[in-house]
Amino acid sequence: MDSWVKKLNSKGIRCTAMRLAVIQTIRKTKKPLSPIQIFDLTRQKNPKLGLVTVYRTIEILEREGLIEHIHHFDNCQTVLPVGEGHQHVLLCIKCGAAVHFKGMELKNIFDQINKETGFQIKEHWMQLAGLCPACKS
Amino acid sequence: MDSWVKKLNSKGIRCTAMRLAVIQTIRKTKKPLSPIQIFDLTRQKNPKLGLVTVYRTIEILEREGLIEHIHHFDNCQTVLPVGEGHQHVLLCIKCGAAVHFKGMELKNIFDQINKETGFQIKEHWMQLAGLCPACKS
DNA sequence: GTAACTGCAAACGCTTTGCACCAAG
DNA sequence: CTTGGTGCAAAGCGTTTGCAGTTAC
Repeated sequence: MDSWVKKLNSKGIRCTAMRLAVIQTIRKTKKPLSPIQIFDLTRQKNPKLGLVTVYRTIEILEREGLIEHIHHFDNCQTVLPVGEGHQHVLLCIKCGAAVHFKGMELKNIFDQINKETGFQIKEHWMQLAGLCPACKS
Repeated sequence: MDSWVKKLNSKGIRCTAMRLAVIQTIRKTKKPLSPIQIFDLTRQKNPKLGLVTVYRTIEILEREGLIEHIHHFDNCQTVLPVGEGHQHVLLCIKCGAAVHFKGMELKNIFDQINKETGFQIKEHWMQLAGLCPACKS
């Protein structure tokens, strides 16, 4: 939590009680959350929170590279804290849990694609879904 | 084009002039299109087309597996005809062109992830972006 | 002739903006 | 005390729905 506050403060962004509550909801929940989910969860302890503050906090956190949007078929508005370094996201299709895993070696694949299609790959985005260890059994 | 009409007719879905015009726009344009882009492009030749028809046609085509949504950062509403079999999408970050390429062998990677994380991968979704051969030079 | 399709207008839900008040540094 | 943050209400925007008229098969 400290590192987030420090980073935000260094940009002149203040960490108010409401903003901290929103951040805590995002960080402690282990699955991607939509704005309205963050709103409902945070309001359980902070009934005065407004939905607008959630939107504005999401905007700031994403701009500062602390959270990222997760895209899953028709559901593209949920956010998740980013992983350390470049990582890919792994979602459980049963319980919704999300974990990051270290980016595998994809460079060979990109070289192969370059040979086949002539495309020079600049960005890649991979997301996997399946059953987490708990839901598998 | 015939195969699309045949598939739709077999489901009791009619191919009207407006619907065919929308389908043609989607098929002949080589990049992902948003509903409003499809609307504008199709209306150049069919000024009576309504935006609602575009939305309803997109819904049908996606349900029948003929088109798919492309997700690209904040831009998740564009559609593209699907590739043959399981393919991944390659987008040009300069001209917007989209091409499909045959899914590479990812099974080894998934086995490795399973060992590391305990996740059993059921779905994967990968999208790449870069410079197409024309835009590279 | 029946069932599907059409465009229009209205409704809907999510997101953003304007504003007066408040609070962090 | 200055600047950024807050909630509320309203506006904005993309998408969906209701409906009466139309068209494919």
